[in-house]
Amino acid sequence: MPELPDVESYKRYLDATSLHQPIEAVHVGALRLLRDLTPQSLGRRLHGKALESTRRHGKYLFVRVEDGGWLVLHFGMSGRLRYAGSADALPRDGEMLLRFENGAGLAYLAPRKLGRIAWADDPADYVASQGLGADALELDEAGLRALAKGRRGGVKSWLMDQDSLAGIGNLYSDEILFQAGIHPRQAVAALDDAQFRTLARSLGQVLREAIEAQADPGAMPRSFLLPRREAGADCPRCGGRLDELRVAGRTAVFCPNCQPEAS
DNA sequence: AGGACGCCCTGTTCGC
DNA sequence: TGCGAACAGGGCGTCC
Repeated sequence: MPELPDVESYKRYLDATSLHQPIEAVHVGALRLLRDLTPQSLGRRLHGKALESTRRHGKYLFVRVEDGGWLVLHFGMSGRLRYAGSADALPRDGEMLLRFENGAGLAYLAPRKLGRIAWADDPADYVASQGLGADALELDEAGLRALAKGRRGGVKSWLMDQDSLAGIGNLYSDEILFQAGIHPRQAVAALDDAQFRTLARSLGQVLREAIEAQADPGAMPRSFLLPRREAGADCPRCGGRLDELRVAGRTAVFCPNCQPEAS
């Protein structure tokens, strides 16, 4: 679902479709998604203004509003964006709809209503107030090592901890660990030098290639786990059978042969 | 501190 | 075939 590569794709999509067009109307279809905002206050902040630029940190998208602050979007597990060139092509049941003066519009869709719509005066302040860690794409091997210092518990939980590093969720933590050949329950404290090197390289490589594929598993390399991420499927590397585990309340899919459990 | 668990929510898949 | 149960998972709160 929407993890770093997905949100980066939404960012590029918004950049390509929705900037520099004054907003004529704002409709919020799911009040529960608003944080410290009312539809009225959001409408006031957006009305007559254009979206100017975007930034991403982890799974959060920040959209700069002309003469104002930043619209903050989080996509939960089902959120996405859809631009429409004309009003009648806009979804009617969007969780948030921005209609531009030229008749086009941008819809924020989150059918499971687990996302978030907020407002920030400054993205860096917002990131800090949420306690988010460094963006996962910005981390190099040294940064990863520094974050791991003193960390107890398993490596998959760590990768998914947004307070430690921001952007990685269940699916991409599986992919990164698969590419690195590390078992999801491996203790962070027990990672050796070679594993850190491999983990850092896999992390960067997986995220970059996923962004290149626009977060579409079907467009990802054959060596990736994601296109066929299910227990019982063939491992893309060794051909053995993939297995699954429950880790931190999520389903981890891995290859017992390529990602052996440390003894 | 970190993990197990439940909850939010709804579209999809599963099992009888 | 049909219908209810289970599942999916990001984030958060609670308990241990």
